Order: sequence, then structure tokens, then C-alpha cells
Amino acid sequence: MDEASAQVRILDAAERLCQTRGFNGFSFRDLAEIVGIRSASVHYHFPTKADLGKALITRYRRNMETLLEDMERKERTASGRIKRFAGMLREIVRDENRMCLCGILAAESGAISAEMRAELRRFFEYCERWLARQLEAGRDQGEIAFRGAAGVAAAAMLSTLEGAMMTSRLFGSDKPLRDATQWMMAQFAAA
Amino acid sequence: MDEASAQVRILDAAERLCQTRGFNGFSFRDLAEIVGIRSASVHYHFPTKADLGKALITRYRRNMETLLEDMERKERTASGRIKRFAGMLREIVRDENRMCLCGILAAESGAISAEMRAELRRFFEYCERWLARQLEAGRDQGEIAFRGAAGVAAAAMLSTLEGAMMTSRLFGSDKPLRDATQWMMAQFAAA
DNA sequence: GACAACCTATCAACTGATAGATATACTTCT
DNA sequence: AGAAGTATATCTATCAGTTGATAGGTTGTC
Repeated sequence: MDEASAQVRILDAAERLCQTRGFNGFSFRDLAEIVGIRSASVHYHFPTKADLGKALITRYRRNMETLLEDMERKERTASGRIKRFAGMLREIVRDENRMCLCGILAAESGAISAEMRAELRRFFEYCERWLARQLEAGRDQGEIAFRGAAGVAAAAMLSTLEGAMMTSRLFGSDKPLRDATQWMMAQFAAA
Repeated sequence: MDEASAQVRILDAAERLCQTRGFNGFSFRDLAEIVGIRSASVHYHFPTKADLGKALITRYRRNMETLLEDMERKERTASGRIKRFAGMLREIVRDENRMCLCGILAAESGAISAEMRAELRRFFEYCERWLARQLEAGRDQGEIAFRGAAGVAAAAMLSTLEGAMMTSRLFGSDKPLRDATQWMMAQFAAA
């Protein structure tokens, strides 16, 4: 038996399916089949699909927050931390050609609930703030160079990575994402 | 009455709906209702949804090719042409918060047919080649500066723009895309 | 009379969602 | 300790609505 609770296993299955097929690309029955229960039991844990979607994003964001905060302690240089962040995204693409959960949901943002959208925004805002913090720290250390506001650069960075994930997925290779990461790091390299 | 043929009006409606809700976010009946015919008639023009999707991408790509080739004649500087390209994307976001058709389909690429995916790749390859050509022309003129292969820079550029479109859409504002465009142009500005 | 472009009518499959029964485990009371 | 009650998590069965798709009839034009 799987040790994890049904709730967790439902979220795991939903996350993977959403990352590969999009939010409208899987059903409660798909989840039920994977988890090994009936679709009514999935509804017991997440009454509506919007509830499930919201829980999905919240968990994804919290997990990302934990990972990034851990990284802030463990990785010494700012550019190292940013590279590791990009590496996390690369792992997602590598594993079954998945897309960032929030990236695919942002693309589908016209087809999801307002609550899901609000939660999504929080994810992007958090990532941007984190990246901006790394950029500023790197600039203070003379390790990273850039002109203009750190926030704008961080947003552009995130856009580049999310966009490159999409392309990588489409071409079934992590090369576009690797290239984009390298190009981007070069933009921020101190002269 | 609308002058355009039913086929064109179906594609117009499908394009808009796909850009806002994704490929799984609209039905043959949605299209029929907008165009003012019955869903069976939509199937007459496009037997399956994959057929429709493929036609959608092909038309979008051909249209983009025409626009970009025209632009190559009309706009004198390379940076001007690239800015105009970004401006085209901005217009899409501004108009009902739409997303680039091929961007949203790339995000959903796990949920579409192999034929659609192949057609999608052609779109991205074309855009990348076009951007790379502009970058090289700009560098020759001393108007644009960058290190490394033009192809890699062009791919990164396209990723940045597509990613920023996603973010703009999510936040319901074209500011992220505007900021990303400006940041990107600054990266390529000749010193 | 042939063809293109539409129509009506219908299909089986799938969708998200609900009502209500059942089983199991933990409290609480005698 | 044992009975009774309660909460949680699952089940079966079913719903109405939507989906992509098809068969076959109708209309209008060259």
C-alpha cells in the first residue's frame, strides 16, 4: 500500500496530470483510477474541481517557498542559488516532459476560477521577490551586475525561464531551457 | 451578414477562444453558436478537433510570416523591427487579455495531437530564425550587441516574450510584457 | 444532376457533482 | 470491559449536462 494519505496521493496525481495535460485535461475519474479509489471519494476530499485546483497551487507554492528558503541557507553565492532555481525547473522538464504547474495554469488563466488565479499570482509574486532578493544580494557582493530595478530584472528572468520551459516541452528536450538559462546567467555576469 | 466565409469565421472564433480558454476550453458547439451555424456544419469544414487545431496553427503561422516579412521591408532598423514584433504580442494581450495562440498550445502540448505539435514547432522555429536574422543584421549595423550565437539569443528572446505574455495575462495588465520588452531591448543595446 | 454547404437528429462517452449506504476506528458513558 | 454513539473515509448508484462525432436529409447554385 501507499503510505501517503489519499488526499496527498490525489494531489500528487492531479499535479502530474495538470503539468502534462493542463487543468482541463484530466478528470476526477482519472485521479480516482491512479489513486485506486472511486471518483466520489475524490469529491469527498475536494468537493469541486476549483477546490482541488486551489489546493494544488497552494501546496505547490508552499513547497517552492520551503525549497527556496532552504537554498538560501545552503548555497553560498547568489548566482549559484539562481542556477539551482533554474536547475529545479530543468528537473521538472526532464521528468516526463512536465511543465511548471503554475506556468501551465497561467497560460490557461482564462479557464480557471478567480480564487485559483489569485493563488497563482501569489506564486509568481513570491518567485519574483525571491529572485529580486538574490539579484540584489549578488550585486552587493559584486558577483552579479545589472542595470535598472531588481524587480524588473527578476520578472524578466522568471518569464524567460517559464517561456523556455514551454519550448523545451514542445521540442521534447531540455536544451532550450539549458540554453536560455546559460544566456540569462551571462546577462547578469559581473564584468 | 458577415462577409467572410464560414470556414474563416470558424477559425476566427476558434482562435479567440483558444487564446483565452485553451484548446480544451472550447467546443464545436461554442464555435457554431458564435458563427451562427450548427455544430455539424463546423464538423463539415473541420472533421475532427485535431484537424481544426492544425488548421488554426497553420493559419496563425502563415499570417505571422506575412506580417514579419512585410515588417522586414518597412521598418528600417533591426531593433525597430524587434520592438514592433514585441508590440504585436502586446496588442494581443491588450485585446481581451489573450495569449499567443502558439504559446498557449505549447503549454498544453501534452494534450494535443502529434500533427498539431509538429505544426507548432514550425511556428517557433520560424520566429526564432526571424529574430536571429534581425539580431545578426543589427549586429552588422553596429546597432545591436550580443555575445554568443544569434540563435540562442533569439530563442531566449522569444521565451522571454512568451513567458511575459503569460504573466501579463495572469495579472490582467500589459505591464509585465512592456517591462520585459524594455529589459530585453536593453540587453541587446549597443554600448 | 452534381456538388457544396448547410441542416435535423442522434449517438456513446465523458464530465463534474450529489444522495445515500456502508465500513472502520475512536470516544464516551454505563 | 463492553455497549452505544460519533466522525471519517470510503463505497454504489445515479444525475443532468457537455463533448466530439456521425448518418442522412435539404437547399441552393452552377
